[in-house]
Amino acid sequence: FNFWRIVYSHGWCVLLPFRVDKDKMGLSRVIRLNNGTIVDCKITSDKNTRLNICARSTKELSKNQISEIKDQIGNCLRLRENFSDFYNIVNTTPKYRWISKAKSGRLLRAPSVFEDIIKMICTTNCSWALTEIMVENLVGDLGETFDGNYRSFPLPEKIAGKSEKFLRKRVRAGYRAPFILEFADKVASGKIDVESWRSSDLPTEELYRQLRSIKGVGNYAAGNILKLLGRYDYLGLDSWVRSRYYELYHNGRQVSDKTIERRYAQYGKWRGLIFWLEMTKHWFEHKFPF
DNA sequence: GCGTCCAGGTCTACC
DNA sequence: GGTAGACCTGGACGC
Repeated sequence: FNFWRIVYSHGWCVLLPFRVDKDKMGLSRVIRLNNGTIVDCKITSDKNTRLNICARSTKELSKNQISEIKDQIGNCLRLRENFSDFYNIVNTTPKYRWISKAKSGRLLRAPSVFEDIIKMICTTNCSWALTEIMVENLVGDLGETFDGNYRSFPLPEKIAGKSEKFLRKRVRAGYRAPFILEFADKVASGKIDVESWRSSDLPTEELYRQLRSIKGVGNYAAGNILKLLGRYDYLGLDSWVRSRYYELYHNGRQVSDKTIERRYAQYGKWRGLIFWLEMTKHWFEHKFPF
């Protein structure tokens, strides 16, 4: 893997509880362990291929807790996923060989599917700045802390316990408030088990269908949540990525979504990942947009 | 300072 | 199955 390729794989690294510490070259976040212990972790990397995790907590951590921290961080960084098949495919296309050379492909995700879905709903139909505000308010008002400083992402029951008015006015979620509330309530009450989706044997189409049944999750959100579940069959098109595609392939001229989909169909189950990496390649050569 | 537009879309009603 | 219209918010932009 390449640590910084994972950190900057998309905008999640700047959405709380994630924090990027550019000067000291690290990614930090508060995580909540199974027994409720709150830990602030800082991940750094020597030469991009070896990780160091520094965890702070109010009490001494047991061996099991240290092991759980490693698990959660490894899960976020997708360290246990096998990309050899993917790299074989990109190596057959000269213009995509840079992907395996750069060890790209691992997309940063949250410790929980719940957090990824809430955040994805917060990216819909708004600017990135507003997404940051909504997530900051959720974490700041409902997250847990051990030192009064940095906070964890709120648990489903914590969000489910708030009113629609709170989510609209305090979190600034606007019309998304009832969607967020309904989803948090379903997860908190056990009506849906989204955490099982990361290890599910269900076909991608079925997972897509289940994601679409969550109010507020449309085609764009479902396609991109699937990428964080390790399924890359959908492109997850939005206005930003469309305009980037028009710029790259059609000199800025608009084309239909079907035209975009046709170009990547040949890459089968990896098409969504190849598409995303190609659209964001310039971030690593110039400047990150977040 | 104010109005308009639109951004990393989605839902519902209606045809 | 396809599509128009409504929906929160904040920042950019024109005047």
